[in-house]
Order: sequence, then structure tokens, then C-alpha cells
Amino acid sequence: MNTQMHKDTARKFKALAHPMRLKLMQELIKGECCVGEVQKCLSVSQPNASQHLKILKEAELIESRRERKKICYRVSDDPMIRLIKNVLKENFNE
Amino acid sequence: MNTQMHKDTARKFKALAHPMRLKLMQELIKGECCVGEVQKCLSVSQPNASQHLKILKEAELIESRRERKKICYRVSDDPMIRLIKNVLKENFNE
DNA sequence: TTTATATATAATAATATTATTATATTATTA
DNA sequence: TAATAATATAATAATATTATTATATATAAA
Repeated sequence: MNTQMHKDTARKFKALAHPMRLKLMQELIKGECCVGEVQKCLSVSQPNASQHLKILKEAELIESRRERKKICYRVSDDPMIRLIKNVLKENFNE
Repeated sequence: MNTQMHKDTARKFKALAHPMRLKLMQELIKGECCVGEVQKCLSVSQPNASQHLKILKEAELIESRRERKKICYRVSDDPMIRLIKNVLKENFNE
């Protein structure tokens, strides 16, 4: 009964526990996005997009790279990603 | 892009986004438990056990039945349960 | 019908999360 | 080097979550 593992796993679930961040993951699973694209796609303010991306990044669910002026985000190679894909498949037929 | 579905899914993730509730699910997946057993097993106060159980129940992840003086909780037949089992398998080898 | 047992709820203070607004950083272009 | 574009961070007020304490409810036993 490793409590640290429970904390880590709960942290990832917490990162996913927001409708906007779920939509965000859904988009990133389709393919890499920069912040501006996220903003447009989810109709959200720039700082809010940045904040939500940060939360997902801190949970190690996504990663980023710079491409000239833009920062591109993509899903990371985390076992949780496969599970999220399954959730999306079940709930959204994707 | 069904927003209601995103809300519902986020609600379930939110219910799972707490170390104690993860442990709780882990125990309930092993088999039905009454509140007193949960209390002992997780070393938590009686009201706190009740509150966490309530949150999982409202997310429709668990169900309950009365057995004389006790209330027994069990995992519900929700597609999310299978995913949680996979998470536990990956993270805890269970 | 009083007492004990098992669980739930209410009230609450401490902490965390959220969206918004303003500002800063970083990289490119003029 | 000044201006612009793209993104991040800081500050903050509103709201939500959390654990704790006290109290209530519901069932069973004496």
C-alpha cells in the first residue's frame, strides 16, 4: 500500500478532473498544438490556456517544445495516456 | 464535442483525484466493505470515511446496501471501473 | 423504551482551485 | 534597438475541497 504512489496517481487524476483539461487532452491526442490553437479551439483566454497546459505538464501528461515564437504541446509517453484514450473512446467514440 | 459529457467524465476523475479515495477504490475492488472496515483499513475517522464514500457514490463509481446495522459499499458497474483496475494494475501490480 | 452500535449529516476553519486582469518574458521583425 | 507576436507568470477575488468536531439518524439489543 504505497502511499506515495497513491499521491502520484491522484495527482494525475486531479489534472484530468476538469472539463476544459479533458477537452485539451482530447485535442492533443489528435496531434500537437501550440497555445494559440488551444485558445481558439477551446474558446478560452490566453492566460487560462497557459495555466491549464501548465497543470497537465506538471502532472507529466504532456510535454512541450519551442518552435520559433510558438510553444508546441504534445501528449507525453505516460501509461495514463492509453487509459485516457480508452475513456475518450468509450465516452466520445473517438 | 459534447460539453456535458466532458463535465460528467471530469466529475468521475475528480472523485478519483484523492489519495484516500484511490485507496478506498482499491479496497472496494477487492470486495464489498462496510464503513467500519474502510475506517480501520485506511486509518481514517468515521465521518471522513463517510464523506469520501459519499463523493465516490455521487460520482456513481460505487453503490451501497444496508445489511442490518451496517451499510455495505461495492464498486458499481461503470465502464470507469475497468479503467481504474488497469491503473491499479499498472501502478500497484494488483 | 432505554441503550448501544453503525453510519450520516451539519458546521466550520484551513487550504486549494479557478478565471480574470495586469504584467513580464522570449523570440522575431522592422 | 524598438516594436510586435506568442506565451508565461503574478496577483487576486470567488468558489470548492478538506479534515475536524459536534450532532443526528437508524437499527438492534437489553
